[in-house]
Amino acid sequence: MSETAERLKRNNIRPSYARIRIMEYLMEHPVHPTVEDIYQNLVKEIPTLSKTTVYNTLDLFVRHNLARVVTIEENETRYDADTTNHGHFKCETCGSVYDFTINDDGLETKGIGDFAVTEKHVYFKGICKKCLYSKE
Amino acid sequence: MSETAERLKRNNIRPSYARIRIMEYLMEHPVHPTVEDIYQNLVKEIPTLSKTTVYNTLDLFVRHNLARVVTIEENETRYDADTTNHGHFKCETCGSVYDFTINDDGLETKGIGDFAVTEKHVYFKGICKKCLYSKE
DNA sequence: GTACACATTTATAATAAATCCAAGATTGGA
DNA sequence: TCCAATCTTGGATTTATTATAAATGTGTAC
Ligand SMILES: [Mn+2]
Ligand SMILES: [Mn+2]
Ligand SMILES: [Zn+2]
Ligand SMILES: [Zn+2]
Repeated sequence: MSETAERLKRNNIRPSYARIRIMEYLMEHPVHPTVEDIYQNLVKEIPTLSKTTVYNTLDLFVRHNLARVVTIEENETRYDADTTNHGHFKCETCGSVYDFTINDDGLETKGIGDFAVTEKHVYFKGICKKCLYSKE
Repeated sequence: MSETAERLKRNNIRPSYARIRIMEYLMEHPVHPTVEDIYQNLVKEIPTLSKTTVYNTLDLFVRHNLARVVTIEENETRYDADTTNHGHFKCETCGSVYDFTINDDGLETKGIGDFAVTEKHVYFKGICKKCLYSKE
């Protein structure tokens, strides 16, 4: 049984072929793909795959903390197999989404003192190095 | 001429009635409303209002920096007349979106050293004070 | 005040993403 | 092997957003 299958099992997820391949795709393509990306690429090798399965499976992973939803642009839900705390940078020129490490120890937050925080999301927008240098 | 009309003018936006009322709605309801919220409430007093106008007007405001898009949940684009740098907290129990002040001086970011950052977004999720206390 | 060019708003249709659903296929355990 | 539970599928549906073109409103020159 594959590494990925084992991991799914350990997380109480029945390791069906679709689930294994979707998880592998997520891990092998850490570019924060959309449902559409994942579907279009996997349907080549799994012709019977349906988009609903991709939605359901990603949902399942998120509920089991094996993946995260990355919401940056409206109407562009992306997924990330890296569930550790990190930030995202979206280049408005080339559209790439980069990861960056954050240390929020120094982040002061006034106004939500007694709130229970379960998720922290940080994303920046701008122009990436590559696009900056290739300009004019 | 109203305060709001003046402000729109100063920003090179012709102060039509729809635009004035949409801006006023945004400022009087700092709860990060959606297009739907705004439309449903304003159509009561402006029966001819169309949703397209709400979309277009908000877009215009964002382009002129009089409003911001707040993207937290997928498929739930919210708008904010407060364009200063601040964070958002969404309560997963009651759905409210709170503001909080952030001081990101202390936020270390490794990995995007040479990138040009134009926008910074921070949002947390969890359970708000009110919901925490009213529980069981 | 009228005419006209231009800006704004509207109704409607087109797209596209996400969700729902019911039926069929697959699975693990008795 | 058989069955009940779980998964997957295709298609229909819903919902959000954008596009288009016609209608309406506005400011200004005459
Ligand atoms: Mn990431
Ligand atoms: Mn806000
Ligand atoms: Zn770039
Ligand atoms: Zn709450």
